[in-house]
Order: sequence, then C-alpha cells, then structure tokens
Amino acid sequence: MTLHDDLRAIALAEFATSGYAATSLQRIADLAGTSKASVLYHFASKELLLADIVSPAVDDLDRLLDSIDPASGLRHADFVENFVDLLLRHRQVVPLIINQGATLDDVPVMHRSTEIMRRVAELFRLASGSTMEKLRFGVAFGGVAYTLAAAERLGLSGEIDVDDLRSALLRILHELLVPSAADLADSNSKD
Amino acid sequence: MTLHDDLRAIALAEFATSGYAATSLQRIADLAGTSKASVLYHFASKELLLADIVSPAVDDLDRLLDSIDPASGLRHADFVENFVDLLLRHRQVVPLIINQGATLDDVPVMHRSTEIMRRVAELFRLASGSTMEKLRFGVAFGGVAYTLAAAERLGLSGEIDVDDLRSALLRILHELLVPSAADLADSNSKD
DNA sequence: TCAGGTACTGACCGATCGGTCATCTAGCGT
DNA sequence: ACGCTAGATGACCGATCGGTCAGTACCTGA
Repeated sequence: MTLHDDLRAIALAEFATSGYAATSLQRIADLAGTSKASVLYHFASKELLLADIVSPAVDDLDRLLDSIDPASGLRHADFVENFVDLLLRHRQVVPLIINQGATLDDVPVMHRSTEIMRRVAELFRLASGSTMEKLRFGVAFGGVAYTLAAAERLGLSGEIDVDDLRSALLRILHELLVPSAADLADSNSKD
Repeated sequence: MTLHDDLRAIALAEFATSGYAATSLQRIADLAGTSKASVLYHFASKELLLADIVSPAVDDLDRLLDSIDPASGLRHADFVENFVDLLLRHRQVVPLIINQGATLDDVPVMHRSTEIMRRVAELFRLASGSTMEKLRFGVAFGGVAYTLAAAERLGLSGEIDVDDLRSALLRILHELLVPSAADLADSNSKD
C-alpha cells in the first residue's frame, strides 16, 4: 500500500465519520504519520482529494442512469439489482454522499452528485403517476441508501453478511415497487 | 417577529441548506441585517444557537420513544402515526438532523440526536427477529425520514399537500411493517 | 560522478473563524 | 435630570484553516 493510497483511505474514513469540513488536512497527515505538505503534494488540494475519493461512485451511478429506459426501467429487476449492487460496491462512499452531499455542493464533484440525485428524482416523476407512486420510489431507494449509510455509521454493518444484506434489500425493494394488484387498485381509486 | 426569532429562522435555513460548519455567524448576521456581535448577544455561542434550533425536535422524539412498549409498539398504528406526525411537525429540522447529525456529534445536542437514532436502532433489534425484519424497519423509517429530508432539500416539498403526504407515508409504512401472511411465511422459511 | 526527477518537509502566508470586551444608544421608572 | 438596563456594535484576539515555497534527501540513468 503506497502512501498515496493510504491517504485516500484515511481521508475517506475521516470524511465519512467526522465530515469533510471538520476534517483538516493536518489531521489526515497526522493519522497517516506524514506532514500536511506531503498530503498536498499527493493531492493538489483538499477538494481534489475529495473528488478523487467520490468520483468513482458518482461515475458508476451516472453510467447506471444512462442505461435506463425512463418509462419502465425503474421497476425492472435488472435496474433494482444493479442499483443495490452499486450501493454495496461503494458502501464506504455512500454515507459520504448521502449525509454530506447537501452541504458541499459548492465543491464541483459533490454538486455533480446532487445533480444525479435530482436526476433520480426526475426519473421517479416520469416513471410514476400519483404522489403515492413517487413517494413509494423515494422511500424505497432513499430508505435503502440511507439505511446502508446509517448502518455503516453506527457500526452495525460488521455484523451482517453482505450476501444476506443484498438479498434482503432486493426483497424489500421488490415488495415496495411491485405492489400487489389489490394495492394498486386501491391506490388508483384514491387519486 | 423579533430579531431573536429572525436569527433562529435564518440560522435554521442556512444550517439546513449549507451546513452548520459552512455557515459562519457573520453570514447569519449579514442575512439578518445586523452584526456578528449581536448574534452572539442573543445566543451565547454558535453551538447554543444550534441547540436552540434542534432541541425541540429531539425532545419530541425522546418523549415519543419513552412512550413505546419495545416488544410490540413499533408496529402499532399509533406509533407509526405519531412518528410520521413528528417528522412532519419538525419538517425543517429533520434534514438538519438527518444530513448532519453524523458530522456534528462533538456538539452536545447533536450527540443526543445520534444517541436517539441508536435507540431507535435498538428498538428495531428488540422488536424484530431476523436480519430481514430489522432491515424492513430500517428501510421504512429511514426511507420516510430521508425522503422528507431530500424533498425539503431539492425544493419539491412545496408542490405537495401536507395531508396527502401524511396519508401516503402512513400507507407505505403500513405496507412495509405489516406484510402479508404469505410474505411472512416465506421470510421465516428463509431464516 | 553528476544531472534530474520524485518524494517529502518546515516555515510561512493571508484569510477566516468563533468569541470577548469596552463602549454607545435608546427607553423607562423615579 | 438621573441612573439603570437591554440591545447592539466595532475593534480586536488567538487559533486554525488551506495553500505556497524554498529547500533537502534519495534514487536512477547517463
């Protein structure tokens, strides 16, 4: 493991737990046993360090959204599965984006992540009709992402097997997004 | 509206949208058309200003959790309804706690909110058996809270009637937390 | 042996932060 | 006319921030 990689890993952990603004370059340097100047040697600025950490996940999500047919894609098992896999793959970065994306949209890479969340919300609007439907999407995807972030933060993720987690999340999403015929009929009658 | 109340309202809006750390007392003062020193006259410190804003919601949630019978309370329609009402009542503060509680637990009042979230997670553990069940609670409550926060942040909350929102959220929670007999049987067979 | 690039560092910079304090003003009871 | 108090403010403080820069140690190919 090079110092470069060390710094990125340490910064990710600190950004996720203590927050980007509250994590100083000095602290990252101390934890890595090096100097602040050397951190700025490897990463030209604090913002670029953040970008280096966050970009891969954002790029991934971007690609996933590009591959969607807005009209019907959101319900497809393929998309749901890909979405869950993406969240699990970038498990450490998700809390960072979820919890601090709002705060940091003056930082370019985080602004991008906000735009992508807006794009997801727009997909909900296109793929669904009623308020009820939109909320169902919001609660489903938001709930899964946020639960993952909270579990990571509260230190509960170590206890759970990743494969169990994956199948359970898929099941819940399936229940929420493919409601029974009776529910649909009832829902339509209320709008 | 007194200056005191003005300051609290402005600070809440700025904390929620730009983040606590990124919002300086100087900026709050500028937006209120007064001086930084006068902000510190009304609120002894920045932390106490945050506490003044957040405490009511945290106290509310604390009281709600005190009134719960851990074994069966989480499914009761009463609790679900009270929880949703609480979120809606403190709609402006929820994004602040959801998005920045992680970052600010060195601030006493936010540490309290983290502890309360941990208490909610503990309730999940007591009230449910399998991993599947715990996740169901997590996705349900986390999803509702986070969706509300995201809607507030992305500026989508203005379009939706509060009563509609309330009944839709209650419906989704009910679906998730009171699964059909078939689902339960299937779930048990997998654990 | 020496030139050149890479990794790294201590000293330093300007800016900004939260917070203190002496001071000023305006209203009000006496 | 007086003193008291609440509200408000400009000047200032120490600390910390992200970032710059000149210089050092080390390795490597010519």
